[in-house]
Amino acid sequence: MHSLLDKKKCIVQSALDLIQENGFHASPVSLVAKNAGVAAGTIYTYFENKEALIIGIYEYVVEEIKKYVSERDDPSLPFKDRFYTYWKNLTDFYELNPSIHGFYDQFIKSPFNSDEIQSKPNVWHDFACEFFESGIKQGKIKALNPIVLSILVNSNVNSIVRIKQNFKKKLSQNKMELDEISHLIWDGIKVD
Amino acid sequence: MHSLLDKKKCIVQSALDLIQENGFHASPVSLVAKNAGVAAGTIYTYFENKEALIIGIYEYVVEEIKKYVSERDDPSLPFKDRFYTYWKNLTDFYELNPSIHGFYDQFIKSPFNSDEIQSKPNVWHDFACEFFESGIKQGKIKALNPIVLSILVNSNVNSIVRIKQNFKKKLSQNKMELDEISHLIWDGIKVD
DNA sequence: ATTTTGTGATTGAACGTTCATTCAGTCATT
DNA sequence: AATGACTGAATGAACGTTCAATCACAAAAT
Repeated sequence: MHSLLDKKKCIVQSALDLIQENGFHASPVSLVAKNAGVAAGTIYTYFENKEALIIGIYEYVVEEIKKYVSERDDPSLPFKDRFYTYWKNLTDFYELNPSIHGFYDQFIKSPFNSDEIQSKPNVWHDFACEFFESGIKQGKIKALNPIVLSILVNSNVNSIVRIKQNFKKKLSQNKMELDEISHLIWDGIKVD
Repeated sequence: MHSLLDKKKCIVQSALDLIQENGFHASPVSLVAKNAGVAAGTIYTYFENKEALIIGIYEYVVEEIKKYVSERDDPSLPFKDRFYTYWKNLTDFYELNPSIHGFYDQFIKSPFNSDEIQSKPNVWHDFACEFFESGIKQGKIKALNPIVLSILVNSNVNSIVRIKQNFKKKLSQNKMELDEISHLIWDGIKVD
């Protein structure tokens, strides 16, 4: 009962790494199996087919992001502090888990992310919406649509993490400039 | 000499449409050829292989974006006006050319977008950098790294266009909120 | 305590399909 | 007659998926 979940997690982790590195096309099931230390057929005891595997990874990834950010959110703090903590934690999480960041970016824009998937409940999406909704209710941020707010903030964090990775070697003094962007966004959405 | 370029453009356009709809994997060369009204083999007179085709599309797309935005830029106007015009034109272009928007989004995060491609000169990227550099030189915006500025602005426009498409039917009053975001960014980068 | 039986995961070779790519032959233009 | 684009059937490699056989292990029977 225990090793079964471990094996499933191994498969997901192996696929995550490969997809981040090579993309969906260049990540054959046979390689995913090899890297996970199982036979190709074994994957089909856990997932109906390759598409189900990819969607399973997405669900896992969404769960992990939500867990990391929500565990570190303290609703009793002032909303401004919570916003900066949210921003920092999401950034940290992506930097600690580059394969998740890479996968998520690819998945979101891919045809795997169908209307059906998008309309399913999504713990991370829901958490982010409620987070911004609570800021609106407290009168701390403008009454924008929380869905729009969450997409805006999340995609900016996403972009910044990607920029940091690309320029890691070339320009080190950018770090400060990039952290400025969180202030820029906060100033834009806060109620004066 | 004329119909040759037309045929190449047909192939690129056909691939663009298919990739936006189905992604790289589900866009076989045979289908691209069929939609372009040529035989499969013909594609190989214009492109060495499928990867070269995809990179060729990227180069075409980058050229088109640059053309649209730069043609509508008037350097003699105040920089604030130029900024809003840039924002609007990029948004308009993506909305007028959804297949380019979809392709660009997918390509940027894909393994096709190698370090080699990223380090090659890129007319659109260069234009955007020079655009923000001129704002800095005029003392109208903060002296942030122009590369960072252009990625920030472009990825926000990208996100907003995607949000608009997703919510086109569900929420029509979002339009106003989304247009607010350009002011938010401008307020963040302008020099007071 | 030992053997037998049953259950369900695991394996990896084999299968059928799909796809990128080739190329001998055809067509169009000069 | 010559050149070069164009065709599309043919090729072979790669891939997702299947399945008969094997294995691991626990419950039941002796």
